[in-house]
Amino acid sequence: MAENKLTLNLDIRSGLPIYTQIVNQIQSQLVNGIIKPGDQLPTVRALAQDLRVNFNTVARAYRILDEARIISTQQGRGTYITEIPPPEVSERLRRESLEALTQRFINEAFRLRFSEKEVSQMVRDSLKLKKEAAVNDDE
Amino acid sequence: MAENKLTLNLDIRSGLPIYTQIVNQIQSQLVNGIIKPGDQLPTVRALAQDLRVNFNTVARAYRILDEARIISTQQGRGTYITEIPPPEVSERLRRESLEALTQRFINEAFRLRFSEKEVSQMVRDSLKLKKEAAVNDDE
DNA sequence: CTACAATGATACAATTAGTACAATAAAAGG
DNA sequence: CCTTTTATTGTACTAATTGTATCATTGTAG
Repeated sequence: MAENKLTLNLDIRSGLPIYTQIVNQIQSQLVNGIIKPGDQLPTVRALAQDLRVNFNTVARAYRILDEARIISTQQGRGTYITEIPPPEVSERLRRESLEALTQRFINEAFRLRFSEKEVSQMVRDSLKLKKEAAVNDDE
Repeated sequence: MAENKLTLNLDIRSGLPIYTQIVNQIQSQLVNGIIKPGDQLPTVRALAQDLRVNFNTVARAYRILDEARIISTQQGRGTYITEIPPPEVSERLRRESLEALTQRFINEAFRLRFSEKEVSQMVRDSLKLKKEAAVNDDE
């Protein structure tokens, strides 16, 4: 199987900082399906060497993508694509993806022998906490 | 009697180190009775091969569980679950493990921009379905 | 000239992998 | 039986890989 090497094209004349170009191009390759959730991105050093830039520049791009929850960077392990933040997908697809996520969660909870009551109560509590935290963040 | 093979699910994108995921999942399965005191865990090498990780990673997880007195590792013999932890400790661990599972689920759902309402509704629906399915299984 | 943003250099920390070893159990030989 | 050998299992130490943090340098707008 051919390893899909990430190919980015930097443009000096664009006037955009390198790290911004990296962010943009990874994002667009993601929405175009060239790279997919679960894929591992090149290491900061590998991509830096490929692009002939300092690896801190790549790290900066990765950090931005990480903060946007688009990728997950893990010290000592690497960086991975998470999932496409649902753009304007159909309502049906949206629902199906939530359904799949929820069923995975519930199956796991039941496998661990938690009761229906425990699960629903914990979901209520956690949502409540989450909402309160969100309110505090807005202040 | 089918040998109760330990089943762990690693998630690359969770951001948690592999050894931590192993620790958490063994702990969950213990407090929920899927594995019991006295049970022998897979050898570090067997579990490592199963999970496709280096055996030192499993060994690290086992060492953490050993230090927490949850398991007993014995060079040349194997690894065994120790005695039942006191009920109140067990109950606390049980709750914590459900809480962690639920928060991972909710964080992921929110990251995908689902609303609190959508999440709680879907959990209700899925639990309802699950219950009905369980009733049918009992017949 | 000054200030600030971008990039580079260097040192660091976390995770996982590689290798050799020690303890125990099981098998083999007598 | 008892001893020796071999296999199995966890341990210790080290190395390699990866991202992070901090500060220095550069270049450019104001």
